[in-house]
Amino acid sequence: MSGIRVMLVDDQELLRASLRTVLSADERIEVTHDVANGGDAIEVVRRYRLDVVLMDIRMPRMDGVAATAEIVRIAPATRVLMLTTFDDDELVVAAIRAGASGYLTKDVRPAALAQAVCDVASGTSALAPGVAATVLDLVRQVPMRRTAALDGLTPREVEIFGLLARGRSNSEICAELVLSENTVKSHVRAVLQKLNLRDRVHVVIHAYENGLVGRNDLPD
Amino acid sequence: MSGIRVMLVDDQELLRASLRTVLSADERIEVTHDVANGGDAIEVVRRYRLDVVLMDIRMPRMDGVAATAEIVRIAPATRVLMLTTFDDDELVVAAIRAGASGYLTKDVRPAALAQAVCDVASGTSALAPGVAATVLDLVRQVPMRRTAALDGLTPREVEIFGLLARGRSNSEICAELVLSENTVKSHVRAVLQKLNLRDRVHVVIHAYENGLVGRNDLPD
DNA sequence: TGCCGTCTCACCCCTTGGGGTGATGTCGGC
DNA sequence: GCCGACATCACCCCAAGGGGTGAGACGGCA
Repeated sequence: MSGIRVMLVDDQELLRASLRTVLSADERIEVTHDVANGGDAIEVVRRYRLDVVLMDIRMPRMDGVAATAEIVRIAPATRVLMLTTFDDDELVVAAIRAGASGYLTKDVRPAALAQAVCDVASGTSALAPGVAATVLDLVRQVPMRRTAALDGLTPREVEIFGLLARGRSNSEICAELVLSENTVKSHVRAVLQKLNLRDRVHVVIHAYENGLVGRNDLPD
Repeated sequence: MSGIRVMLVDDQELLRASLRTVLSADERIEVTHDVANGGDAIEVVRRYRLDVVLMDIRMPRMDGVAATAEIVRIAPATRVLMLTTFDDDELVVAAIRAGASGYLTKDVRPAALAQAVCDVASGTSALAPGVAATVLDLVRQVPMRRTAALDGLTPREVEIFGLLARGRSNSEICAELVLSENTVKSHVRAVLQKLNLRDRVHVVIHAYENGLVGRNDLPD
């Protein structure tokens, strides 16, 4: 059989299991992998050809947006479809800017989910009700729309933001990302300026208040 | 048939659908209702006899803890089993104090979930791995244990903690509390030591992770 | 009475962090 | 080809923060 090859990425095993059931009921779809975090997802993408990655945004280890950016970089033919609890504007924009082909919320009907997987596999887009497909290109093309929470940050800065939000010090960041401390400080300064935050303490507050990190995104 | 009558309460339709599938596979269980929020759940409990309510904690309209309290009040025979993404201490305690008979996280295995439903229906308890059933009574009986997150702090230090969690600098704190900067630094140091936190950034993280401040406890 | 905990404050240290400026190299678009 | 965005790094400055020590005032309690 040559169905659409799909990988599930979600930290909830129960949800992965049920998604597998739901999607496997559609004979066009073949769920070939499921993993619990972004890091594992990237490993799979490196090794296997996939058509669609169904990805949660909120995950431990590596969040969905960063994972999406990495996946579209190393496997441009693979479509990433976000599936998440939140329809938060900033996350939608962040995910789409990272290269996601669609964005569904978890209250989607099972049948609609399967259809959406087929849609993105065929190169079209899938968005939760109300949002038009044209929005995708618009968001990608418009050079600078201020959508507040993370918008305006470069991918690297988003990465830095994530580490700041988890309480990392500059030296820890420069170790984790293999950068010089001066570089880290440059990025941190850019993040503070662009988000109009006073210091890294307020970065953490901003992150939690906007749901950009959640419980269980524990520092270690 | 006279299976265990179960209602599902979760705002994610997809999860409800899959839970229904998973649970219906067990012939001891009969899923008789599913609703999207606590308010609707209470309406159902008023009208029908139920054995087990499988309840998410995070929901719009009426949260799971409040709904649980109301359900055990109006239908003491009905067992409430929390099913949630978080295994956060405060939420566990809150749910159990509200009268929940069990607390599972969503990474539970499908088979274990079905078994847990049967367990609570028969009057026993179900807790996520590692937590003993005896904890339930203990938690309910102990009058008021400061849930460790702020344990050991003096009143003044708790006050300082609150300001730290909202992103205040030392100078702002000394202005707000009319103290010398040296005093503020002493208190801050005490807070960091007692909670075993590295710096004020981690104080903010600690506060959010333990639900000591929430959304909308905005800095200003 | 003396002891202890708490709150207050002072002085010292030095690392960390925020802010400014500027210089590379690379990449993609016009 | 040029230009802008991005990422990288280097220097500078200095305020803010974390850490140690010690000490005076006040209250409760044995």
